[in-house]
Amino acid sequence: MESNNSVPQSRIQQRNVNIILSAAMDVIAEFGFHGTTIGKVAKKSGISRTNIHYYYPTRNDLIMAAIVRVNEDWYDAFRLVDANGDPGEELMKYVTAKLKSSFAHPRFSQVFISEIMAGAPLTKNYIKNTMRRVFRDACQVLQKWIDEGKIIDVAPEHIFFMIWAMTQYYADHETAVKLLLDKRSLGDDVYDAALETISAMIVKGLIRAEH
Amino acid sequence: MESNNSVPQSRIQQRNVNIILSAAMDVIAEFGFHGTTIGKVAKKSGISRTNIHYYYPTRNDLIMAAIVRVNEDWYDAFRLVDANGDPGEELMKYVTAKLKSSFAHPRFSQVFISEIMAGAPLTKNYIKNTMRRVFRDACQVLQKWIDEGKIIDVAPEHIFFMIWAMTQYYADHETAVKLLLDKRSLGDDVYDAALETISAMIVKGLIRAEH
DNA sequence: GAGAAATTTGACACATCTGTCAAATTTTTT
DNA sequence: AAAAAATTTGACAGATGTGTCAAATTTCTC
Repeated sequence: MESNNSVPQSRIQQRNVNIILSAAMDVIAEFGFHGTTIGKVAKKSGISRTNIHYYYPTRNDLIMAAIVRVNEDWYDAFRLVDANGDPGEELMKYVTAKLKSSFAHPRFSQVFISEIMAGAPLTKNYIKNTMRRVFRDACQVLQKWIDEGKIIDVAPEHIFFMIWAMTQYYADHETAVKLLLDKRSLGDDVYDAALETISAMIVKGLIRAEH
Repeated sequence: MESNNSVPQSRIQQRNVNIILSAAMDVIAEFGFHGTTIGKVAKKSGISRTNIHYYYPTRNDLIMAAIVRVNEDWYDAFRLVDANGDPGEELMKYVTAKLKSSFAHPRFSQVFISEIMAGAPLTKNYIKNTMRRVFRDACQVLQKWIDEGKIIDVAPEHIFFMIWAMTQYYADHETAVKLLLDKRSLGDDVYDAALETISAMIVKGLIRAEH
């Protein structure tokens, strides 16, 4: 998946790749997969279009590199769930991390869904293989809790889907949320209300009371 | 918002507008707001590009018309919630309708989110005015239930957000869900598992037990 | 079925985007 | 500071997309 196989990068290369990818994520988040052009990334990053071609020969190379970054982030979040911890606490830890990320870095979620909605043309194989493996491992953890009677017996896959749905909603539907709540930006007050609603659904909805 | 002010349409006009808008929704759902071109709609609908211009002078006019259709559908769903009914039943009725729509007509949800993610360039005013008013009325219904102690006391706005998040997830993230579950299409089995998970969260998470 | 109105088409001008290339410039190495 | 390597630029060809227009065709009206 990664194109540069641990080739040591020069100072300039490192700096420019960072600038370019950050700009690319902004553009993808704003204009979507198909609306992203090298010209827009050039303008946003301050690096000339032809120079971007120097680092990323084709448009797809550029978009792919940006998406890889997002996927790595998504992937890392799974490590947060500890099978031996308390289900309620562990799930809330995970939900909180996801929700925080949605409010602080909505771009990540937006880039991810842009590619998914386009049919995952670039990362289909990565999702089918790498991601699915990690996903199944995480589902095993939930299944263990179900077997132990600690959480209710519903398909673990869908528990994750719903957690992602609820937490990523505020990033992906940022515009609609702002317009409906009549807010210029999504601040702490919105975050708090969101977390309260989600935690009620997760904790009261999924966790079995001890007895 | 609507461009044709109740002008009676000819037989051909009616037929072609339907064909064009249906194709446009397919294309927007697949390629997103910025990836939609009149050429693609022409190919999909079998109506020549220039002829589409005859019905919709500009690209924006066409996209706008498609989005208006989706918004009307979204708008209509609110009528399902009856303030005098039982909260658990009413919410499940609404959730079930939304989820069914997500599985049967994912395009609607996909077109909607495409425009939202692009920053709602075409429907910002419609959302700010018409939609917001309807949204607030619906929130009033939830607030009444909260005041009556029938559902838990969290911000009604976010309850709706979470319902939309959970039900629309299966349409908007269709590709990811399919890949992670290793399924060719989302059939009744997936629908059933999704509904079970969502209803657990809604009913057990939000509804107060009677006593 | 003739004339009027509505619909459909093909050719065109203009704009934007991609990717290539050789030349110019800057940075690093010796 | 000279030579080598890395980086940056501008000019270009080819592809795709938008919207306009007049002319051709089809459908409707009487």
